[in-house]
Amino acid sequence: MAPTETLTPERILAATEDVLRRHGAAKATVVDVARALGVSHGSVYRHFGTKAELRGAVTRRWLDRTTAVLAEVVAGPEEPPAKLRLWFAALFDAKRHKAGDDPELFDTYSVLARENSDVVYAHIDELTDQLTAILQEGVGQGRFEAPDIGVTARALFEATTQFHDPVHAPEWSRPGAQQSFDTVLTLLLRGIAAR
Amino acid sequence: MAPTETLTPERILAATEDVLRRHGAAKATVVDVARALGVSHGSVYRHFGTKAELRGAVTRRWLDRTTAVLAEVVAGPEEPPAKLRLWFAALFDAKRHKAGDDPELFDTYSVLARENSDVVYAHIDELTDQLTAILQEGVGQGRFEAPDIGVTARALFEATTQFHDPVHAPEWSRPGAQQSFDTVLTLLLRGIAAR
DNA sequence: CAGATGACAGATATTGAAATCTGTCATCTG
DNA sequence: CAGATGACAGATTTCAATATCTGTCATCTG
Repeated sequence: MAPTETLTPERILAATEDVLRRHGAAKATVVDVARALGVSHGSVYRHFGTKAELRGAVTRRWLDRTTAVLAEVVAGPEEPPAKLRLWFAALFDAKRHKAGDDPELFDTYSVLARENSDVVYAHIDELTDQLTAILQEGVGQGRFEAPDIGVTARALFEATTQFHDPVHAPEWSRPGAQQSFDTVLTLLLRGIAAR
Repeated sequence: MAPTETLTPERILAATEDVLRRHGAAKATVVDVARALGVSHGSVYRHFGTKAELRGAVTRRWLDRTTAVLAEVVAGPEEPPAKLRLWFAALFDAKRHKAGDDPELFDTYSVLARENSDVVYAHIDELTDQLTAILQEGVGQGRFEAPDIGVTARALFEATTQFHDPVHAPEWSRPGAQQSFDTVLTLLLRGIAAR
C-alpha cells in the first residue's frame, strides 16, 4: 500500500521510458513494461487502452519537455528580434544535444515521433503558437511587419526545418551547420523586420 | 550488329530505369536488368563494376534532369529577385509533380537518393552553384546584399528544405503548403534585398 | 582477341514453422 | 467490488533452412 506500490499512469510511463531506453523502439514490448513493474501485462491495459496509446503518451511527454524550455524564452525579457533568435537557438541547441549526447535514445524517440504524427502535429502547433506570441509582441512594438502573423509563424518554423526536424539530425554535426543556421536566421529576421 | 543490339552503358541505364520502375528499388536486381536486355548478368558488370555504381549512375541521371530544367531559369531574362523566386518555384513544382504524378516511382528514387548520398551532395552543390549565380547577378546590380554569396546561397537552399527534400514530400500536398512556400520565399527575398 | 558467357563462392533475401506479443475477458482476491 | 490476474485467440516477430543474388573469372565465340 506504500504509494510506490500503487500502479499509476505516471509509474507506467516512467517504466515505459526505461524499457524504451534499454531495448529500443523496435523491441520494447508491453510485457517488458509489465515485467519491469512486477505486474501482469493485463494491468497495464487497465491504464492505457493500447500499446499505441502508451507510446503516444511517452512521445507527448518527451516533446513537452522541449516545449516547456522554450516557453521560458517566450516569457523572457529580451527585445522581440533577440528573443526570436534566442528561441530558435534554444530549439536547435536542445535538439542538437539530444541527438549528440545519446544517439540511440534519440533514434528511439525519432521512431516514436514517426509513428505518432498526430502527437507531433499538436507539438508543432504549440511551437508555432509560441512563435506567434513573439511575433505579436514584435508587431505590437513596431519592430516586425507581418501581414498574417499565424502564417508567418508557420513559415518561420518551416524555413528552419533543417535545424529542428529529427530526419535532418545527421547534418547537425556537419562543420557548416552553425553558420548556416546563423545565416538563415539573419535572413529571416531581416525578412520580418519593419522598414 | 544493328546499333540497337550493341550493349552500351546508355542501354543498360535505360533498362535499369525500366526494371526499377517495374519492380521498385528493393527488388530490382542486376539479373533482372540483364534479362531485360537479353544478356548474361556478367556482361552488365563489364560496364558497371558494381550494382551500387549502376544505381548511382541512374540516380545521377534522374537528378541531372532537374538540374537541366533549373539551368534554363538561371539563364533566363528575369530580374534577379523574380528569377530567384522563379527558380525556387520551378524546383518546388518539379518535385511536387514527380511526387504526385507517380508516387511509387518517386519512392523508388527516394530510396536510391538515400543510398547514394555522395551523388546527392554533388547535386546539391550544383544547385547551390546555380543559386550563387543568381545571387551574384543580383549583387552586381545592387539589388541584393550578401556578405558571403556562397554561404547565403547555401542558407537559402537549407531554408527551403521543407519544399524540396523528398523526406518532406508527404507534406507537399497539404492545403497550406503553397502559402507556406510563398511566405518563406517572400521573407527570404526581403532578407537578401538591398536596403 | 574483344567482348560475352555461365559456373561458382560468399553474401543477401525469402519463406514458413515456431515463438512471442497484443488485446480481451472470465475469474480471482484483499 | 475495484482492481489485478493469467489463459486465450489472433496478429506479429523470430529464426533457420532454402533460394536467389552479387561479383569473379576461366572459358568460349564471332
